[in-house]
Amino acid sequence: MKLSQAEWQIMNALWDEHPATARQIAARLPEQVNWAYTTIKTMLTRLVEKQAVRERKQGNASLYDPILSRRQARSSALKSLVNQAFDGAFGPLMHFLFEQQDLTAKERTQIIQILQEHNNPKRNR
Amino acid sequence: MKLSQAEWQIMNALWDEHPATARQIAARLPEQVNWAYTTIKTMLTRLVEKQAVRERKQGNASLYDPILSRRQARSSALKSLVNQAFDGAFGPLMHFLFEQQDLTAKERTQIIQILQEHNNPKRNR
DNA sequence: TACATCTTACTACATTTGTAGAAATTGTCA
DNA sequence: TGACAATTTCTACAAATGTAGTAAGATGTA
Repeated sequence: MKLSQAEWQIMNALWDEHPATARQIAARLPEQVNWAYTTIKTMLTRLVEKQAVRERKQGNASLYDPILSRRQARSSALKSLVNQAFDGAFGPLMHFLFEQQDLTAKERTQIIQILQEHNNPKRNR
Repeated sequence: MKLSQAEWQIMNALWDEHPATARQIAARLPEQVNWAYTTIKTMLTRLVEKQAVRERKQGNASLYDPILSRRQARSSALKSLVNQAFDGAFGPLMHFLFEQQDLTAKERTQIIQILQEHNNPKRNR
């Protein structure tokens, strides 16, 4: 399942807490995203058509739940990036991450830290 | 600079070796990509307009060179993925990479290996 | 009950993307 | 020099995407 940028915004809001009404989703979008309410509804309708989201009527209004999980969406976005831009393998992606000159120090630290977390168990066992 | 999927195909072929003619690029595209020659030309024209590629006439034909570097393109694609899908931080991306259940053993090994490469210098110094 | 609201359902429209054909131009070889 | 072949230029067009307006139905409320 491929989500567009705008769809990611909606899904991110929905994953954070659901079910949610369109109104609630609107409230959770990042500041910069200043969509008309009907824009959000349009996106939701399209997501329902794509079966990324389930809609159920609650009185006159609708409640939405994700069908597509964040994990699934992340996984396919990542795979598609890797295929498109990193020769289809995670290796080149990892290399790239490490060679990145324009990572901030903070990002760098973050990464190293995670690596250690995930690396240490191996050595400690 | 944001490249579309099709544009990545062209750019990948061009980065591999340049300058290149449209014909050469065509020859380097992956098997599955079976575009008409004019499709490739259209993409190239658009990439020139976007200033991702430079075109120079060599007799009747054109030679193309990338202006946008692979590194730059990768960097912005990665950043945009991270923003869109990983809360804007590399940390969550790294975590995700490690928790991924559906990585193949090979991919897993690849990653660990890279990590070690980049981790060891720190300890060995 | 009659209005002010909210929500949905439909429609709209510009831009970007994927894909390519047709026509014009240029180079080439017999 | 004429016929072909290769290349470029233009034009086209459908699908996807971003963004939103309008009409009509449901609801709360004075």
